[in-house]
Amino acid sequence: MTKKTVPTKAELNILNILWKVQPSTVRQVHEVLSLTQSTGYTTTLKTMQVMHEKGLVQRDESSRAHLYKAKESSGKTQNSLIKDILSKAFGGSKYDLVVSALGEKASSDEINEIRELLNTLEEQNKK
Amino acid sequence: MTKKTVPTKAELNILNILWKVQPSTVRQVHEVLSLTQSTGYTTTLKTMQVMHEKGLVQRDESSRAHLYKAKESSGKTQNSLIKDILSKAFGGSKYDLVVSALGEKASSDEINEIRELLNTLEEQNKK
DNA sequence: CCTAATATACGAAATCAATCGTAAATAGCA
DNA sequence: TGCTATTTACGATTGATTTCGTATATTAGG
Repeated sequence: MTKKTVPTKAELNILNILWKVQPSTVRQVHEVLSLTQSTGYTTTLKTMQVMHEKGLVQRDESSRAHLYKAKESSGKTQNSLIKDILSKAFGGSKYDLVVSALGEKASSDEINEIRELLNTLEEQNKK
Repeated sequence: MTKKTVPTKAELNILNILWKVQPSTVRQVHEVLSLTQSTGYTTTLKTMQVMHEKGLVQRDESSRAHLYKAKESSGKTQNSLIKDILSKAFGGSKYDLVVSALGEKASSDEINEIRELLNTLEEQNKK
């Protein structure tokens, strides 16, 4: 039974970068982070080391600059986060959550995409 | 410009109770909390005091036992939380978020509810 | 081979979240 | 009035998160 480690805020920022370009060195990740943050290099390094200890990322230490990859896919992590927020803030109601997500500002395109999603889900239910 | 204070886990637990019965005393909140937690009374008190400092709740101090009310509605808080997670974990894609929320485990009832929601949203778009 | 640049490692400080203990105030009641 | 129960206030502690400084190692270039 693997312990579900929900990534923290800082960790999620790094994961978002890794999910786009993997594997990456600390330097590469830090470059991207620097675009929106002003934290130092060693901060990024330390955070990624902690993530490694927690098992959120895996790393290849064969080169001097270690190469990092996210352990879980973006999708799986998203599922954990949604599950967490669903129970803690929406009383488990997926409907309420979707209302909140779409409420008022969903475009027609988004609405149609989700209609198709519902059709697909329904098909799966039948099987 | 009000600073958006995202409630912490413990704070969210208390808000969930307040949203059901408002206003409430610390004692009342603690009673409910005790059903699922084993934390002490002063812990609940302290948390609610902090929430007051943060502006998450307002309180009426006219009686000895202060009366607390949530400052924001459940819906508004949910919106904040979703907005937060949407940008930080889903790259802003509402579709991805809904996929994650419904993925695989949505019942037919839930699916139909959301179909109606989509219809309603589309109607609103037309106006 | 030496130096400068760049990497990781280590640990400490600062902040935040959650918990609780104790003190002080207050209200109800014998 | 005075005791007891209940309440708020205050501050300390613990643990996790975030940040950074310094030390040490390694690689590339002259």
